[in-house]
Amino acid sequence: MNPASAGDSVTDGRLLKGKRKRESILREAVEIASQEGLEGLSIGRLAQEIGMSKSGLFAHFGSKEGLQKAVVEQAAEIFKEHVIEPVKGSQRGLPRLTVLLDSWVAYEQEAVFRGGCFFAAASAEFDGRPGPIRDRISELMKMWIAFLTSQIDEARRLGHIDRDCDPDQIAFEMHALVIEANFAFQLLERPEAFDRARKGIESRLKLLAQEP
Amino acid sequence: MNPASAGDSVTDGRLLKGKRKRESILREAVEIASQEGLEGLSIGRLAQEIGMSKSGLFAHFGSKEGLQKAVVEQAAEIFKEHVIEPVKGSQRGLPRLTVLLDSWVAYEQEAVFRGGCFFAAASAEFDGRPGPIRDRISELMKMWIAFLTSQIDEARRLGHIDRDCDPDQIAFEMHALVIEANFAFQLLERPEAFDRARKGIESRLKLLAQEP
DNA sequence: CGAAATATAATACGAACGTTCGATTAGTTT
DNA sequence: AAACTAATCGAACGTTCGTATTATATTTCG
Repeated sequence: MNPASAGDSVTDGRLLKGKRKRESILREAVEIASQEGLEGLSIGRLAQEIGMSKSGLFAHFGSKEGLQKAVVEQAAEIFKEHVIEPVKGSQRGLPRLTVLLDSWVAYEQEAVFRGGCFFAAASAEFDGRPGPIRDRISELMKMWIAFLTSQIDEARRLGHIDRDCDPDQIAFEMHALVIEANFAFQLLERPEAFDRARKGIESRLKLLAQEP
Repeated sequence: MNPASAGDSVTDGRLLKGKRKRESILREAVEIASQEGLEGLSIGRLAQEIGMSKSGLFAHFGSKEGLQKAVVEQAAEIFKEHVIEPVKGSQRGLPRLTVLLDSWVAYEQEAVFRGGCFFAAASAEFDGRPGPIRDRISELMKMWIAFLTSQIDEARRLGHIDRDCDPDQIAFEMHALVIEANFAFQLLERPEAFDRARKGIESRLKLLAQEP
């Protein structure tokens, strides 16, 4: 139609090539999974949602577990983009930790996915279902908590917060507050929960920052 | 067959009458649901597990939603038994609040259900699924948080903790810590999480208890 | 252009799902 | 003894599930 755009042809959705199509499938899949769960996400439903055949979609992933695995990786990628990327360039120690926590809470508040935090849902869903999916989710959560802990520890080593504090304990409490905000918002419909999480984080940090 | 046991007949499991049988069904159902979720709980699977026919079991609840509703109520009953009952007889204010929090963490730690805290799982599962089940879960969680808040407020009114504190904020943080412990234990397999939750609760209360 | 490779589709399968039905059994009431 | 109720059963319904096979487009590349 438009002669200016006649040159390239792969932009009109129907003609996306492999990798691109796969990503567009996964984008929708993560949305559904965040709402209905990774088990509740069915191949037929997903195919219908993105307007392609069940078998055609199936070929991309080989099995339901393959799809679930891909969805988990996709969600991890998006989480990284929204929460970890933003800390780049910020000063090490407390400043970077603050940016990290801010972007994390913002990520939950923006409700990047329809059904709220994907990993909060997936964690609860798979904590009682042995298998590779559970293992991967567990691994990713451990990695995230380890990263969070490392940032707290760096602030501690730099003397930005109490040198005698326990970074593991603080990470535990921070994670608790943010996940609780997601819960209170998604199930109880209390948007003020994010401010409660921020308040909890802030007062905890302030307490750790003051010289004794 | 055995003439000695001909007298009594209702004790041998197979002949439980109505209410009793219903409860024995629900006891197993809650176990499965805590592990596989309320949607993952299938009538066929449940029937097989307790050794009765699918249709016979179905008649008890009329629909899958009816079963789910009954399971939620049963879980609420068990939670009440383990967490709310124990505070009876304890002194109002901080002592009662402490007993409440202790029995709550203990309840999570004992892993009363196979799959960990039923309501943590159900909350995450249904927060994106509109309908009567979600509404009931939401209602129950609000009731529990309101009760928790009321106990904190009583301690505040009695001067056991800082009179200027915000009971809603404290309840938010307490709930966060306990649910986080359940998460860290169930998914990450970190049994020390319960001590982290206790430590967080304790230090929070200690801070509130000291006169400024 | 034509061959090879890739992506999508059509169709079918067995299993499991929630649900309905009619029949059978046991227990209680009249 | 007869009538009624409650509980359970097996069989089947239509639907959806994940998966496999086979075929048809479409894209890539020599």
